[in-house]
Amino acid sequence: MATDPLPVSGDSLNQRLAEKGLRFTSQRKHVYEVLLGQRDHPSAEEVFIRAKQSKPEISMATVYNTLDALVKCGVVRQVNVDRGATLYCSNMNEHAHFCCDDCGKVFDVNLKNSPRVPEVDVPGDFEVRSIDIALHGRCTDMCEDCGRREAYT
Amino acid sequence: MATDPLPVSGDSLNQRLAEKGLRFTSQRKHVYEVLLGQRDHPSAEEVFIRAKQSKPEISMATVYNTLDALVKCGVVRQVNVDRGATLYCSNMNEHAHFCCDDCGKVFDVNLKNSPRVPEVDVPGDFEVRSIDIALHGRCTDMCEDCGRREAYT
DNA sequence: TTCTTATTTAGAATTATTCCAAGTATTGAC
DNA sequence: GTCAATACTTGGAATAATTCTAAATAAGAA
Repeated sequence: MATDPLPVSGDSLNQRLAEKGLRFTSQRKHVYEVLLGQRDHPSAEEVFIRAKQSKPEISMATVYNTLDALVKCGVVRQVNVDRGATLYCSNMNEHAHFCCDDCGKVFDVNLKNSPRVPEVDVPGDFEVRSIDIALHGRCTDMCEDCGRREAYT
Repeated sequence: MATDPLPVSGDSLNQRLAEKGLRFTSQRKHVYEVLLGQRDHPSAEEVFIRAKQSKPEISMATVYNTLDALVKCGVVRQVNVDRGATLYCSNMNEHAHFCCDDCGKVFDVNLKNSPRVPEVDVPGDFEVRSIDIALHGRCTDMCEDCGRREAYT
């Protein structure tokens, strides 16, 4: 799936954080840049590993804190597809996630025409803030890892 | 949301398990009945607690194994809404989940008219087996727990 | 009944996430 | 710019969630 033009992380991130009363720190900027630099679906652990490459002193606790901050100010999404670690996605365009039950990989997929987002029947005083759509299945030939894991029967 | 008429767990569960080459055991029957008996969204831990009430010798490992088996044979769904424990849902009708970010509760919500399930643009050789739709927001007045937790800002 | 093999069990091990207390850095006020 | 207030960062400990292990048991086929 095509990703949006990369936002520059400096000013806009600063603003987004400020709107939520969160501070702009070098760690937050760095983690955000790490996420923009490789637009897949890393876990907090994976983000930590990547972030350490150019900022070795960063701590795991900060990665969690930062990911929370980035999610809170709306520049990153959390992706929960199974019992494993939560994943993070820096593509903020409207899209769904396809999770391959064979190889575990997560792919962004576009939603077709209207209504892109399903309409739901919620009680009147429920306030909906976001919708997450996750597909499960298999990615078969697309991915060279497929077939290595126990088949989902 | 209205739940479907309760399936009787004996024969049909036996069949469903057999179709997947899984055995019908007293533990699996019991856990399934526990899930049907209180149709909310318990975690594995909560299922364990409930199951122990009338079957004290059951173990946590069995609860996990059993939940996996029930998911695999299609009588229970996994629900992943946040970083916490995975939840389980015994309502197999087409529906979405609403997760209140204030109180943490999960509610079943119906999808409106057609197409109920969003159409997605997946590569040709992706095989889609299931779709999970999760809404986040707040349930406000509906729920007496709301407001007790830190507000989501 | 007997055999094969999946399942169960308790507990250890691992993985994921949160908490903590002390030091540091950012922000707003002056 | 300086200062104070307080949010953030850090490493490590603590907790929570899930998986693994090896021995005992039970389901299902023959």
